[in-house]
This record gives sequence, structure tokens and C-alpha cells, in this order.
Amino acid sequence: MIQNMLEQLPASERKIAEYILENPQSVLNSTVNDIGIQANTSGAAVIRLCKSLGINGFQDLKVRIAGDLVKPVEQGYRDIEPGESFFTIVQKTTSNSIQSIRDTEEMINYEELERAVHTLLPAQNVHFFGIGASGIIAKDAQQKFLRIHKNATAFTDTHLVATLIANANKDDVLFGISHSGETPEVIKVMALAKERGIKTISLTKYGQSQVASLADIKLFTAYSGEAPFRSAATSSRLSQLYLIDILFMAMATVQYEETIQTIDKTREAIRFIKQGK
Amino acid sequence: MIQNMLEQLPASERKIAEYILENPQSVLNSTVNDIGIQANTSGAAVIRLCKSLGINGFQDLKVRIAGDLVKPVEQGYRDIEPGESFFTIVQKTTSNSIQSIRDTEEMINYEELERAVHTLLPAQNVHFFGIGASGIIAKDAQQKFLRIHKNATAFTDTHLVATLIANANKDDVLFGISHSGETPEVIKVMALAKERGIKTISLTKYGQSQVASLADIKLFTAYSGEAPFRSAATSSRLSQLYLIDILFMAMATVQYEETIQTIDKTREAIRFIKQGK
DNA sequence: AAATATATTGAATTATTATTTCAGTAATAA
DNA sequence: TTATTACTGAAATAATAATTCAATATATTT
Repeated sequence: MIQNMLEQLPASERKIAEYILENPQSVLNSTVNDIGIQANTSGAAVIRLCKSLGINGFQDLKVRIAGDLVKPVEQGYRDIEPGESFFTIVQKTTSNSIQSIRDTEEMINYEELERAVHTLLPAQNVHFFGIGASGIIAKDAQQKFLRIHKNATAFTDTHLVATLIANANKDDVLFGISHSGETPEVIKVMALAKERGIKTISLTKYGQSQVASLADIKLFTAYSGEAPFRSAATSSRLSQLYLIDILFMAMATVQYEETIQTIDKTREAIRFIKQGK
Repeated sequence: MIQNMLEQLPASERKIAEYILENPQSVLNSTVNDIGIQANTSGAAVIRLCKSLGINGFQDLKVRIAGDLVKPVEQGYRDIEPGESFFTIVQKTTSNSIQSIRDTEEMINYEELERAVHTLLPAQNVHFFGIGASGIIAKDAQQKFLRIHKNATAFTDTHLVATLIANANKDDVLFGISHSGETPEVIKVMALAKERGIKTISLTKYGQSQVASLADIKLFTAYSGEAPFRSAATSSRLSQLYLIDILFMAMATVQYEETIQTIDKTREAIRFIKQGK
């Protein structure tokens, strides 16, 4: 998380960030001001760093660091090289996939998740929008939402979505998906929704981006550096799906009883169409 | 530590100790007084407990709990129940996701994987076909394949695919995706392809199924029993994507040099469209 | 059983530490 | 060059941990 943010941070916060990366252990036994002094800046910078990371204050930081220090290193991301055996390809793909899910888990901001759930639940209609690979995620999300009896659309066409937004109800929600967070089409549609006073949720890689900053509620997936192969195969899709799963589960749990019924109905409907019985 | 001490503790401290054992997670986000109240005693008892445990105050306790709380080894699938906290929802979704990837890994038949790669590489065209959720996987696979310069189609419409197959080249491959392996549309199209002498690859859950038995090459994902929630959220999609990733990686590796170039070209093309430069 | 000593308790107080505020400074845009 | 914005750390404030202490319970001694 810190690594990801490092570049975008102002100097004082970066000092703190670097100090933490180098001496995680000592953070656990220090106060905010200690750390500020140790890193040649102030305690305020520590608090600001926590804010920038989107976490819940210094205590939360400590708790997370403590957790990470114990964790057996799942050897990070490994790129695949030419001439590799099928066996190692599988191994690396497996560990990269798992890693990206774990990293995304760590990144979850529970308040934000909760807000997302409570925004989506009463929504009349949820419009998922993404281009290219993210369009697939949008479709997946739509399918899941329909299963729990939630009206949802998924478009990849800017014009159609623009029309939709222009005529949307105040209780609609726009859910913008863009891994980079800089897809121009998504930015435009988010801006339009904002202008129209429609609630917006973003799903982007962790860090600052235009799409995220336009959103009322920001959800993030872990971002792993880009190597030529990885960028095409992408664990990013996996983490996005994973996050959609969580959102779905959370929503479903909140309205458990209702959902069980709806799923049963859906099943029956599918069975009916399939087998005519 | 707490467990060991439990007996020797005075009542108020024991209340705290038990509370911590039952709700370790919530300790991390609470203050001393919160915990005191939650456990029907006072904040002072929390501090005393820390002393009794011989640790360095409440902060130290938090840090230790955070360390101990680190993800218990994923063990099998766990269904999500009503009224669960967001935290446990996330935990379970994470462990289910990881589990399904691990299980799918174990299921991989390397000879079959190799045959798949060597069938797909020389193919003129790969037609991915799936209905519903599997249609999304088909789209994803298509996108990936296009990136490595492999002609690919992805349809969810039976008639279109049937036409396509009817006119297909002998070097084309039909890639049928169906989690259950019993989707009637997929079965029909697979049968048609077989009749026409076109090579077929299936991606289904592990076990016997009509789709798999119609395929020349059979790829499997792990199958986890069905609980009401899980079936809707589905780790199955995750494992399917994971397998597509592996296939993609394997193919890409075999033709590494070529691929690197293609990916670069694709990037440039995307950049060109996006920014016009 | 009574008296005394000892241990335990939580409310109130104090000390510590996290967080916010704000005025000054540096960087950036106009 | 000036205006604007962003960044910074010292100081003020708020939140929270830790201590104190009087009250009460429990055990021990006579």
C-alpha cells in the first residue's frame, strides 16, 4: 500500500513512508511524534500519511503493520520468462493470482465498503460502466446484481450510458470501472453523473486517479507493477471480480432472506427455460 | 497467553480476557473504555489485564492481537451466513477464492494443457462460446487472445455460432465453456463442431459431463459443493478466469518474442485511439 | 463469629498521545 | 511579478490510556 502511494506523496509524508518501510518494527513502539522526529519531519506528517493511505488513523496503521510483519511472505509477484516449463508457468500464475487477491483484501476500507452497500441497496437502478477489460467486469457485476433482484445495466457504449444518465432517477447509482482510473470515457460519464447529482462509485487500482476523485465512494484493487506479460494476463481482472464478489456477498447478507428466495426463483426460471419443466 | 492466564485472573480481568478471545478483531478498533463496557466491566480492567499478562500496555496488546490474527491458513470452503460482519464476509470470500484457485491448480492435467496449447497455437481462429456467466469468460478469453495476435471470436448467440461453425475452417477451434457442462446450447454447438470435424476444447467443472465428453481436449476447474450463496457469487468464475490466464501465459511463453512485439503494438494502438498521438 | 488484613473493583482524575488548526512558507500557475 | 494553491510543522485541542483512590468484597486470623 505504502509502496504504491510513494510517488504521489508530498515530501514530508514520503519521508515518513520511507521510514516506515525501513523500520516497520520500530513504528510499533513509537508515538506519532517520535516517528516524525526520527524521519526528520513532524508528527502531523504521520497523520497526514494515514489520511493519504485512506486508513483510519495511526492506531490502524500500527495494527496493519503488526499484521504484515507476521505474515509469511507469499513471495510477491513474479513475471514469467521465455522458455519456461508449463509447470512453473502454472506455479507463478497461481501465486500471482493469490497475491493479488490478498493484496486487494488488505486494501479494503470497511467504512467505504459499508457506504457502498448502503448506497447500492436502496438504489432504483445500478449502471455499471467500463471499457475493454473493465467492460467484462461490468457485465459480471450486472449478472450478479440481477440475481439478487437488483436492477442493473452494463454498457460499454459511451453514448448509450450518457443517455441513460441524462434520464436517470436520483436514486440511481453509477458504478464506474476503470483499472487505470484514467479511461477518458469513464471520466466523462462520471463527471456527467456528478453534474446530474447521481451517486457515483468507482472501482480503480489503488491510488489517486481522475475516476476515483470524481466518485462519491471509492473502491480499490491492488496494483502490481507492470511487466509485459502480466499486463496482458492481468491479475487485475481477478481482483476486480473478487471485489465485486465481496460487494455482492455483503449486499446479499444484509438482505439474506430476501436473497435466498430470489436466487431460488432465478434457479427455477433458468431450469424452466433450459428444460421446459 | 491469555488462555494460559485465564484461570488465575480476577473476575473483571477474566471478563475482558474472554471478550478478547471471542472478539479479537473488534479489540483492534476499540478504546479501552469501549472494551470495558462491552465486557460488562470497566476500562481499568483492561489495563490491569495487560499488566497481568506482563505486556507493555494496551497498545502492545493491540499489536500482538493484530499479529496473531493474521489469516488462518485457508481451509476449505465456508459458506456465508446471515448477519455476518463485513469483516468475516471479506475473510470468507478471500479464503474461498484462494481455495478455488489452489484446487483448480491441483486439478491441472499437464498433458492436456500442452495439447490445448499446441492445438490453439496453429489455429486460424478460436471461437469461444458460453452462455450467461460463462459468456463473460468467453469474452475475457477473446480479449486476451486478441492481444497475442490470435484471431478469436466470442458469442453467446447459438445461431450465430452455429453459422460460424458451419462455415468454419478445418484449422479453427471451438472452445466451449460451461461450468455445469450441461448447458444445452453449448452441447449442441459442440456436437455440431464435432460433426464438422472441427477441433473442440471444453472448460467445465471437474467430472463427467456432456460438454466435456464431446470435447477432444478437456480442461477442468475445481468444483466446490453448492451452498445457496456460493452458487450465486461463485468462485467458479474466478477459477475459469485463472485457467484462461494459464492458457494465455502458456501460449504466450511458447511464442515469447512474437508476443512481446504484439503486446507493444496493441498498447500503441490503444494509446493512439485514446489520445490521438 | 468477629475483627482484621488483603484483594478487587470502577468512577474520577491525570498523563499521554493522536488529531486538528493555523499561520507561515514554498511551489505553481496566471 | 503576482495570485493561487499546496505543503509544512508548531501549537492547541481532543481523544484515549493509565493511575489513583475510596468503596466493597473476600479471605485470614483470632
